[in-house]
Amino acid sequence: MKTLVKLAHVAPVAEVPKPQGCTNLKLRQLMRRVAQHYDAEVGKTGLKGTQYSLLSYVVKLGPIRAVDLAAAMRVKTSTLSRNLQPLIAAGWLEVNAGDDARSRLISATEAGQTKRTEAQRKWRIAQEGINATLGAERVLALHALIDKSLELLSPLETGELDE
Amino acid sequence: MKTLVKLAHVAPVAEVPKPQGCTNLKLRQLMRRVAQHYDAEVGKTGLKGTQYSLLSYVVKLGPIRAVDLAAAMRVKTSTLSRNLQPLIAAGWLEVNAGDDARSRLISATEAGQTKRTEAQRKWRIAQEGINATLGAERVLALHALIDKSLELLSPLETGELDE
DNA sequence: ACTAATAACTTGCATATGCAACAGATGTAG
DNA sequence: CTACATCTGTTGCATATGCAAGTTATTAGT
Repeated sequence: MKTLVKLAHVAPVAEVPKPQGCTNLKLRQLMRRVAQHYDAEVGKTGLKGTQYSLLSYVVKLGPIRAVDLAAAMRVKTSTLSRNLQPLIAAGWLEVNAGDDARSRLISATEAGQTKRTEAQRKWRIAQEGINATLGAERVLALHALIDKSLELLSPLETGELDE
Repeated sequence: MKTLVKLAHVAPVAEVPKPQGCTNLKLRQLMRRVAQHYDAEVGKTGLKGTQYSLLSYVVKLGPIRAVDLAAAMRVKTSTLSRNLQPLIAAGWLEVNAGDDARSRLISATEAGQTKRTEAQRKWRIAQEGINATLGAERVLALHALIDKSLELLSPLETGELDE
């Protein structure tokens, strides 16, 4: 326990120093480094880390429309549209007609589910490597901060329509 | 305050639950969302958030070799090589001969420094938006976690660059 | 029914990113 | 001095990502 008493009678309000540095830059740097770490393991199965995530989402969310999958993954549909291609070409994902003639349902093939299980083992190794290097507590704190930040940022930007 | 007493006499060692979810995925999701936020502001100046970071690094680190710049920014030289092109084409950066005939020195032009100052104002607006939305304390905690994680994942002694 | 607005994708364009391979310059062992 | 290793940077290939515009299908409005 540290004494965090800050002369309350002088400065009654907790003064939080302004954050230094660029959140965008820091996030990108860590993301790149972490992505490399995961790719080193998951890549052994022929999947990039991002492809593993996509495959996992499809396996879990079953036959799902692109719009809904994109929303769940927090990517634009244009991005998803293209990211699906390599996995479809590899025979891990397939797209079938849905109720609506304009939408299609994305699902994992038999081979896709097998591949996902295989890649998941590598993913776990990578994740445990992160846990070990950073420490489980730190990883937990990071996850919590990220989740909370995503939650707070989601509705953002819905105010300014145009100028 | 919540009571976190965990029957110390029964479990003397603090048991940290294993992190759930994929750190890689979470980081990418937040990074994308945050990047959009910054791009919305910084983009008004004709610079992408990533380009603003690159321009800032060059302005601060003065004439610098690609290898050293890439190390400072934590990107591969192949990535840097290409990311420089748009900024050079725009006349914001320039590359001159260095001592060694195989390496060149990257520096910001007059226009580049002006543009950087202009973009910095937009950057600040974006950063303050993040601080306001997430809360300064949360941003500070996030920055600290990211910095520590980067340090643990890849020790780098090269000078840090804030802003 | 006909037209306008929506919804669900896809595509063109541009940037970001990394791995491998390659090219040119320097350094080093013999 | 020559052959090989090393350093510095670029290029080919592939994926990731978003915005804006385009396409086709469905729904709402009159």
